[in-house]
Amino acid sequence: MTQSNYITETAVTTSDKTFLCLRDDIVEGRITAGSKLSEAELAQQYEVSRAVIREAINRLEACHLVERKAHVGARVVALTPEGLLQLYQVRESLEGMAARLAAVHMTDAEIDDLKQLLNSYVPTVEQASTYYQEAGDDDFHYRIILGSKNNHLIHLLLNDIYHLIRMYRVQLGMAGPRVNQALSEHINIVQAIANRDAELAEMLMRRHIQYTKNDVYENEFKTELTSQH
Amino acid sequence: MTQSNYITETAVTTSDKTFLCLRDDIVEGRITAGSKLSEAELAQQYEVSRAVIREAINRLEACHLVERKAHVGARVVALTPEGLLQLYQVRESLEGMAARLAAVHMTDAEIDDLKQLLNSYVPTVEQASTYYQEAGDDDFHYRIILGSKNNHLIHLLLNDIYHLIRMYRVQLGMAGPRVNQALSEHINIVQAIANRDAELAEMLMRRHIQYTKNDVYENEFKTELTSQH
DNA sequence: AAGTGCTATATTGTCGACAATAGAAACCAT
DNA sequence: ATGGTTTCTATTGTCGACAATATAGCACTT
Repeated sequence: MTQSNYITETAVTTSDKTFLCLRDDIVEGRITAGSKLSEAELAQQYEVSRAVIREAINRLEACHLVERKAHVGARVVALTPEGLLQLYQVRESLEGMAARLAAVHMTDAEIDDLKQLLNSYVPTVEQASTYYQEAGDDDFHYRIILGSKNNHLIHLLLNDIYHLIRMYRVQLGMAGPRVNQALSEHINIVQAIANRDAELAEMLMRRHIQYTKNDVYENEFKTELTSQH
Repeated sequence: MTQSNYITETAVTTSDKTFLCLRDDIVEGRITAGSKLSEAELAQQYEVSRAVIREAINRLEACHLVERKAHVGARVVALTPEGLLQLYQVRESLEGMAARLAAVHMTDAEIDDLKQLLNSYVPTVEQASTYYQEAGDDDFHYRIILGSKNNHLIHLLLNDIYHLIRMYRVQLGMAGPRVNQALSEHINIVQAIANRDAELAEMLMRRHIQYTKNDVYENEFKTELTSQH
């Protein structure tokens, strides 16, 4: 249950496929974070021409997964505590706005659907906590984002930022113990949206993401951070 | 006094130059909004190979100025009231966060600099209203954005979103009569940052952008909007 | 005349070769 | 030995040609 359920990433050209392939390899860590991407090497590895690889790398750069320097080459971005913090700040800002707009623009049917989805998790959240942590959480956030009906917002979050977040999550193996908490926060957000309370929906979403961020940091970066500052 | 003062867009390769050229031509309207971009045509027009044009178009797509469809081609984005509204929503969200972070991360020296800059406009704002409307306003927002010290935020705003906003501004000739008002709002925002009041800084910035949006709409889209809704 | 299938063409996608550049290695001078 | 300079090499940037595809126009059928 990934993004492709919502954003139909139909790969028609070989550049498309190569891009998706490379992106997954980077996000999943099969290509090490911070490592250099050699065009020639990748070309024979993926069995395509260099032009295809270049096009794919360009798109990877557009979604902030690699960085290029002229005449030098492309490197996979490095994962740093600072970068993750900044990413969550952007996410808090954008998803907060998404929740605000969703409270205005989601249809009653869409809201009911989402309510039903969350309710279906309530009895099973203890057993299926891992599932809710990953797919269920994503599902919830996707629906809010799409519910904003704001194309710029949707594009920024689902294309430019989402995969970076996923990369952090996969490679740092972040799976916090706040599944129950998260679910109840989700329920409260949806309730605010159902009440058409845009202000509250934004506030709750921002807090929800702040909690997630804090949780991530306590689990993963406590030592690094305290030693740094 | 454009972006290039802050983000050093040093064009080393011909792709870079072509990209910057094309971008300006689109933003300034020399290439009509919504029109198709023929690779062959542009290639001989800019006197470069098609590969260079393709690379440039890819980058234009990354900053949301053109849209591509496989085997069909690229079109310059269309300017719509809805699109502008959505753009301002994203901007409000991100620049609000930028102001919040700037209140935490800007140095005292940077804040003093900014204060001084604004003060220098106070006596001349009536005569030089046009200047403040364009360059001065940009200058202010740039400094806040950079003051956030959040690379993701900076990149999103200054690379992905800014040029689209500029395109709307240039082609719709938006120049509201709220120069005095804007300047005093700017001063208040900087004061909140100087007081290290992140909460207030964000709130004031968001309101400031909301006012600007409303102003734009009253001046440009009043008839279109009222007829639509 | 309207709709359908086919063909032609123009456009984009892909490829391999060549040019230009940055970084490494070797060389020289002090 | 060290600093600077030069050469060399590996990598990226650019190019023109070819392949694949979508669209428009034509022919054909009903």
